[in-house]
Amino acid sequence: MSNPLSIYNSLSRQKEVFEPLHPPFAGMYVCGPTVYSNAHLGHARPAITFDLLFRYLTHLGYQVRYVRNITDVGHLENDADEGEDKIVKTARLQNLEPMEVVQKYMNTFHRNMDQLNTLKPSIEPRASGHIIEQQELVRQLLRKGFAYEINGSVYFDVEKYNRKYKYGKLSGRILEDLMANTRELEGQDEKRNPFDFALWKKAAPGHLMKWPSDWSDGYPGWHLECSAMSIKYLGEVFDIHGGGMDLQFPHHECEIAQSTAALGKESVRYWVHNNMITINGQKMARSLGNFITLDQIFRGDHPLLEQAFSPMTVRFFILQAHYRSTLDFSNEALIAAGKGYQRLMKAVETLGNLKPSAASTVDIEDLSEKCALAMNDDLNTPILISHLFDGVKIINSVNDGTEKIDDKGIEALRKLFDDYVFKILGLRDETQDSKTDDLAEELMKIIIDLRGEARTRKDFTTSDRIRDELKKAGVTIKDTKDGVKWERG
RNA sequence: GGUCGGUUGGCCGAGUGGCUAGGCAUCGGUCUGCAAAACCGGGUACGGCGGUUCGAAUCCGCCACCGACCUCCA
Repeated sequence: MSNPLSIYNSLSRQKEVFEPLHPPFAGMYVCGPTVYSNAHLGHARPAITFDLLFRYLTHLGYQVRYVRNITDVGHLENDADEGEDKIVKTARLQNLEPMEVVQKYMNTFHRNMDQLNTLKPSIEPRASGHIIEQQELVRQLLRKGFAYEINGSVYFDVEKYNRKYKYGKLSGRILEDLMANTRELEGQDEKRNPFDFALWKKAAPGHLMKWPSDWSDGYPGWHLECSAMSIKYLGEVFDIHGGGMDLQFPHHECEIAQSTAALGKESVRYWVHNNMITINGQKMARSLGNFITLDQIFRGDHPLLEQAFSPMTVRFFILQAHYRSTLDFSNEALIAAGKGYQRLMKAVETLGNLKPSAASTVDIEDLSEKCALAMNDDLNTPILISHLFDGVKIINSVNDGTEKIDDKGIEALRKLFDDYVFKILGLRDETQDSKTDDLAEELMKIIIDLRGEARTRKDFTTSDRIRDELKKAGVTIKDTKDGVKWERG
């Protein structure tokens, strides 16, 4: 690794060289979804961003343990006692068991993630399966005096924590400012301070998801599962914690407070946050109601969609922006991404058939170095992709005969594309999916032969009619110097 | 109101002091019976106003606009 990977650490607000605690191992924890409704485009961003990081760390030779949780306990609807657990709420609305809701949307999430070609995490722990660990963490915090129990609920004492450690370091918040700005909530007198947060909540009568504990029949607080499960599977101190920028405060800030208070030390070494996908300049979120689910995108089944977009188009679209920038959704942008992706895939196909020359006029080694530099610079995939398109130009030029490449060059170029396009960017050639149809192949051969005969007769009326009709049916004919080719679309 | 980030060509989106980002769209050319694809070439840009500098999209200041977080959120 001549030039090391640098990654932006939200904690220090700068790029830092990535050096894992225990090389060659690297640990990464990423906040997964709360499964109470269908995954939308916004969920694709962290999934793909951290899939990219997972893939790249693996490519660099690290043995990565990638933990991504499933939140299946639900959070309160709002910061009031009468707030309702979102999973419970959905369960009641759909007349389902809470765990039925969880299962249903978890299944959809997994299917969508497979469609987007994200690798499965090494461990995918569920909050409901780690109630004991969470309770143990609560006890630890009580023992150390950073938590207090009242009416069967346990809260984290932020003010006390702030006196010993500094609360707000990740999000740049200052406790005094928070105190000044937090509005008073009626009937919220359980907490000593409004910014204290629940570690354990006593369940209201009739509440469906609850577990026995030292304090009450209840359920764990909003931020506890990530602390408990990351410590369990990655250790008290681990390398990377990822998630969406919107989780920075309060979720990750509270995680830091809990873990630090319980362990007496910082747990996370690199905090990595992806930015949001916006729509008309505004964050796409379930709570804002401006979201498009992944299934809707794949099917083209949403009023804002002019057409369907394939999973790889979505993946490419996301990778064409840097993960820390906002990315604005529009049909135009998706269409452009889809075409760019197609062009990349066609070049990969061409690369497979390239003929070597004795000498080479192109420099693959230089290209390869540029690609590595781009990735090492905080996973700069837009730059990487721009270099890959330089590769596309090389491939097509060699194919056209305007450039030449030798055996070694072809081998290097194939390795480069295999590594970066497929292994690291995690793209899949879905243009091949439709070409495995034997019957279509046979039929097309017959049609192309007939059209060829017409062309030999110079009967262009007939040959053009065949081409036009096929175009209408979604098949494009191309008369190349290597013979007639066809493709869908 | 507080904290943080952004404003780049027709669209998306990189870049951080001088050196073509890239994709899509568009225009011209080559190739082709014509297309398509590919290749070659062209045009269009850095929110506004000042300042620093030999030189700024890039640094500094002010202003305008947009957004994120401050309540669950990827």
